[in-house]
Amino acid sequence: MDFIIEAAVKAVKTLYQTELNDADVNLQPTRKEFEGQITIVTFPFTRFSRKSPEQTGAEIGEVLKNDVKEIAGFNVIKGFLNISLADSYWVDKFYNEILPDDFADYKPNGKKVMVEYSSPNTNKPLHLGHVRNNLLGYSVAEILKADGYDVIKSNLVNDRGIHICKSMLAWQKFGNGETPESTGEKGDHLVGKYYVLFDKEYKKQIDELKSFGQTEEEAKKNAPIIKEAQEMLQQWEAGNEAVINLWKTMNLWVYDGFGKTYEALGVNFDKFYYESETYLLGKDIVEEGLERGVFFEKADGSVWIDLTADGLDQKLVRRSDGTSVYMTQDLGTAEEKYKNFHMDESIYVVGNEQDYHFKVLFLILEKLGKSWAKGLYHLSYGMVDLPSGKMKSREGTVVDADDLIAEMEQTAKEQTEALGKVENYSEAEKTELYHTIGMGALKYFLLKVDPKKRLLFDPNESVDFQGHTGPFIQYTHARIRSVLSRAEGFGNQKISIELLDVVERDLILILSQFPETISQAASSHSPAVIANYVYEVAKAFNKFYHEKSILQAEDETSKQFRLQLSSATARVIKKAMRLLGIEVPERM
RNA sequence: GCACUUGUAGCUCAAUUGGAUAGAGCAUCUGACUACGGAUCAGAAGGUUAGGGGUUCGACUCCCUUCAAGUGCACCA
Repeated sequence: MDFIIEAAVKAVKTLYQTELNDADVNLQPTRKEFEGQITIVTFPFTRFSRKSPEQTGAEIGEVLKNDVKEIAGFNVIKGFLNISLADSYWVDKFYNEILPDDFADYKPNGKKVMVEYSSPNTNKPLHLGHVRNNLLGYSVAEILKADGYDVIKSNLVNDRGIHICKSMLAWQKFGNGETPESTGEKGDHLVGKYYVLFDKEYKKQIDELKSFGQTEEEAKKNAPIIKEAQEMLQQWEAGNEAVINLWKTMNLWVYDGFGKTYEALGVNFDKFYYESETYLLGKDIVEEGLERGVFFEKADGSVWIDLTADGLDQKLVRRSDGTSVYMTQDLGTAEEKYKNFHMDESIYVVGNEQDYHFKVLFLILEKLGKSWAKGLYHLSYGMVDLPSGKMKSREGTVVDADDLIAEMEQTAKEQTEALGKVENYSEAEKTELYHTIGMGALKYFLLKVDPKKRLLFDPNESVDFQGHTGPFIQYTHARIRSVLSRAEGFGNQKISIELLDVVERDLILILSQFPETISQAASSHSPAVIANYVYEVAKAFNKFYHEKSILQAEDETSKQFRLQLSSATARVIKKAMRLLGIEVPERM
């Protein structure tokens, strides 16, 4: 639409002798109830024209109509200049841009971006909160890729610390040598079971100590089992062979389990970082900060940064005993990542409870003069709530990721069978289809919502398959493919079409917005933009489909054109859904 | 207490980043091809955009304030 902006700038110049920037021209799609496809808001121009918005709009419209051959007409309503582009413009656009295979393919922009997501703890299985994180991270990575970035997906695994020792210790005490092989249990679930067991025992001991007169605080510190866990952590840090071996074994169980969940979710990673390898990083940065005077040392030897001038607090970066804290690690890891990949941007997909942490982290790196600090971005998302309240993995009130996936597949199966659509499917095809539909429903449900908003998930009200849902869009695709497969053969060759029906033009119009939608989703880091867009595409197609016959079109020309239009629509749907990590079936 | 985030139809979400009469889906009610696939389409009803003030041609959007919900304010990660 650049040519309209250009023409508008020119028109204002000739009419009112005022030089505008392209950005001063406010273009927006015309509302459905009015004639036209593109609208210019004329209010900003009235101070140059010194005329009413209506008059200004009419004058500019007149000039545009004469100057730009694609403009077929215009009308002005309350200061909004609605422009109608000629059908020939839309037909050309369709054949020149939308129908070719490379539609919405961005050229590489030469920039590199890292998307870090998932970041699980190795002491328990993944739950619904992780699912949101994984789907978001994967989708944002795909969107950036589509926008022309070179993308590195990374996963920083939290594989060390006291919480890991808890499951290890509980397994040692109560496990009787159980393994995933001996129990048939998924590795991450087995380990998670012992994490819960630890907590149970810990609580028991606390209650016991309290009954002997200790305060809650004392009891929490003095419970034998927590002391043992702390000892185990020290042994781990000292490199005690037995502890390390146990740690390695149990982590392998967990990774095996995670691998299966990741596969079911359809997410993947290019680079794994492990906290056991990065937790000592950042010490150099502390020294560097001290030298540069960015950090300061207190009398007890602890090192801090003072961010009060920026409206934040003082933040500790090294303990008085010389050891690192979480922030130190993250400073070091950020630098390590940059050294590894020299990316222009780095996105952290982490829940919004860490907003403050990342604000501080980025600010410190900026103050340290890291050139790459301005490319850091915290993609913060709201937590997933259950009707009963917050999920607590220690208390077992979680929606487990694997259970959820299985339930979605089951629901997809029931729905599909009830509709009687799979008579001639093989078992393998059925399994695949149910997975595709179930995951489509789940992913769409989670991704259509703006990431920063909290999400309420009611497990009893299973995810819908009708209306604004993944399966609705999948169904639209399958139906198009079905029609196309009945058609005898048609190509991409241009057919001369003079007039478009409204539903056809509306469909072309919305398809044409795909590239800019990708850019918008990329710059706002929001899969929801894509999700809402592809829904509009599906709706526009369904409307077209109901009003116009494709295979029984009035004449051969219309038939060919509609087949091409349907084919282009199917490709946009497929591509857009792919950006959300959702597959679309050929039939369902 | 301080800071950050959120608040839109009964429910779940939109609103082109300051633009027109705030739009969809679910649920409710009414309709629609001899099925190019009805997981569809058309329509009805449903709103003081949490409340109040301000800024301007124009506010769900920006500012102030009150209220509600959530999160964060460790020499934990």
